[in-house]
Amino acid sequence: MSHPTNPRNITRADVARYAGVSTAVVSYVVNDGPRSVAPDTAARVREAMRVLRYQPDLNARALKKGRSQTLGLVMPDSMNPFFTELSLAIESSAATRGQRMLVADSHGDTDLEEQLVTELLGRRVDGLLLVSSFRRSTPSAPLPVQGTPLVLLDCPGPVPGHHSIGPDAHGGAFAAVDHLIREHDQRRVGFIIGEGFGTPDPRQLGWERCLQDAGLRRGPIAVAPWTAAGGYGATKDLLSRSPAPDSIFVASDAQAVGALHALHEAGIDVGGDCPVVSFDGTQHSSWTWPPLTSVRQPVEAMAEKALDLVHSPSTAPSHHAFDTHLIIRTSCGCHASSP
Amino acid sequence: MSHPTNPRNITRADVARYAGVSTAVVSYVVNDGPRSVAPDTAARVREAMRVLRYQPDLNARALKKGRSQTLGLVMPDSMNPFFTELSLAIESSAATRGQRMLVADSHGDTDLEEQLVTELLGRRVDGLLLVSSFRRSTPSAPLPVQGTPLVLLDCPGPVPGHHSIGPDAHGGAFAAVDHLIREHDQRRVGFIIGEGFGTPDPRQLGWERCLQDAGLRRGPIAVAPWTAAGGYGATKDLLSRSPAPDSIFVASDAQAVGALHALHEAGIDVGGDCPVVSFDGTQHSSWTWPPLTSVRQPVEAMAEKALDLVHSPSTAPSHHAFDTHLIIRTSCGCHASSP
DNA sequence: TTGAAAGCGCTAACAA
DNA sequence: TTGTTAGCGCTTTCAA
Repeated sequence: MSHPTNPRNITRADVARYAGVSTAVVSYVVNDGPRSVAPDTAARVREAMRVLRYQPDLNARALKKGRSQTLGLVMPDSMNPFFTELSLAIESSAATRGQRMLVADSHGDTDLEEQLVTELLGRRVDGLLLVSSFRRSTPSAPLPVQGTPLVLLDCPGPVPGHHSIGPDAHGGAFAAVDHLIREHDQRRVGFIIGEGFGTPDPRQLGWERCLQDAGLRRGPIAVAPWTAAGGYGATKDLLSRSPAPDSIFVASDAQAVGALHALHEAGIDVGGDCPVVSFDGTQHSSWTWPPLTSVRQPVEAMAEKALDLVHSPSTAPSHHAFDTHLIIRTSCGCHASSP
Repeated sequence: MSHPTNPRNITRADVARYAGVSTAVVSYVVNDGPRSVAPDTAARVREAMRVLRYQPDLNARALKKGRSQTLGLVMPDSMNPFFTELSLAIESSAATRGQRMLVADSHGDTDLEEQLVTELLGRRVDGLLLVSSFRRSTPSAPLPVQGTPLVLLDCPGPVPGHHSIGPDAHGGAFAAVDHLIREHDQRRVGFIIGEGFGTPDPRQLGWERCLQDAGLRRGPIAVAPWTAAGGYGATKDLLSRSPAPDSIFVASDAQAVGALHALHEAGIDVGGDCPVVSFDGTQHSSWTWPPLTSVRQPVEAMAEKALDLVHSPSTAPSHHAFDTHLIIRTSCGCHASSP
């Protein structure tokens, strides 16, 4: 009645022996196929598994079948609310398909990113999702992908040779600025942006274009890291220009949080004196004060599409731009209701 | 000069053949041991690896060696800023030790959590880190851990049979409330808390104890989910009591974000009319408006300790309570400087 | 210094 | 319906 308590794991051989069957039969009942098993034999096997606390080794199975039911995800900053949300959406979609996520943060370090990708490939993930710190913009040396599906996330546009996904950043930015101009009569819309999402960033193009279409001059622009601290510094910078902007379009929620901070600190009434609109539309943006009017990226749909691409054998490389949606809250000066 | 372009992966056998050596030698150069290889032989092998773009299969290696260089992490809500931060800290510590993270979100679902743990164990992770939705408080059936090191994270206290880590929540809460009473003369400190971290939650005990020591009556208390929405609702609830609290201690940053929102909406000056102190002290808490005075949990140290425990073979189950640190910002009414 | 070969735990083709 | 067995790609002992 005693069963092994030593460190060695219970294998299907132990179960087979205990149940008095062959290892093949054990496999058949564990996987419910591909051969059928007599009901009472199956019962004996199941009993043996229970008694021995048998836990199939999923890695061994993966080695045999050539699929690991694992996806790799590499991103540059998992603390950025947009990436946090994207990451969760991907994990959920993956779970739906019975896959788990191996995650790694490259901290925006190009070499580390390269290493991480290589390692994950070595771990034989079934697919690799990458928010690259550089490949999104620069068509560079081909990735060392040896038949492992790869999808580039958060891309401004097509990347030769790879599947990619991204928001219609130009359109989203245009809509944001348009709202500021049309609904709130802003004439001097400032812009805060980070680096790495295309050069120039399509959001910058959207902002410029909208201003131009309205016959307005380009407002002041500040470039800073994609963080709250970055947005904070950029806003103080903008505020010190003369003339200062009368409103600000911030290219990410992460930065917008810092922008709001700087504005409050300067005693400026965000909705009234200096309307702000951000880009991303994460959950987060609804809880700032005031709640951010923001251009929402359809995170769930993007995640779903990314996994579809990973699973579709070998369609030709394609880029998928997702429509964004302007969520009106109060930071722009509109009077929305509470959450 | 042409090399296989078919879907099959290049294996060490291909490399061995190409370099005209045995597979053992390939292994020796890949792992730089355990036998030494003649310099020029090694060079030939390396050349072969380069030409064939050889990528060792890390899973096969894991199967053979019995260690996967992978850690599993299961938590109930990866969007909660505290868990996001903890997760990143763990990933960093793991990276330091050459391990990657397999992550999964249980969404606070007990059954799913159980499943996830089992699956990760089946994947033969070298260690499992678990923020349990229930096991933290309830000593329940032993986990199906078959020799895989397990560490319970974010625990209020010892859990029989398991390693665990957590903040000194009682002490932290006491310090927070004490600050409100001593430095800001609050007499009726309200409390917002969630469920699942011990019953009663040590933070509640710390709050009660501090009030009692000061000869004050217990303020109003509201229980809500560990989310911004939860904190928002709880605050509105508290505000509707009569008499309403004159200040609030919120048991998590996540909820505090919502609390601030409700307070602003009600037109209450947070620093002045209704001081607020939160628990967690995430990065996040420094970017709210006003910046939250908060009890910081030493996330990095906790992550480091968790990994130490995973790596120390089989020390007796122990609980590690970490000291917290009250970060004074402005939500309590103090006048701190900018970030 | 190198090679042959056993075996990690599993699946599935093939045989019985 | 069940059993035997050949690998999946790798490491490492043992022998040469």
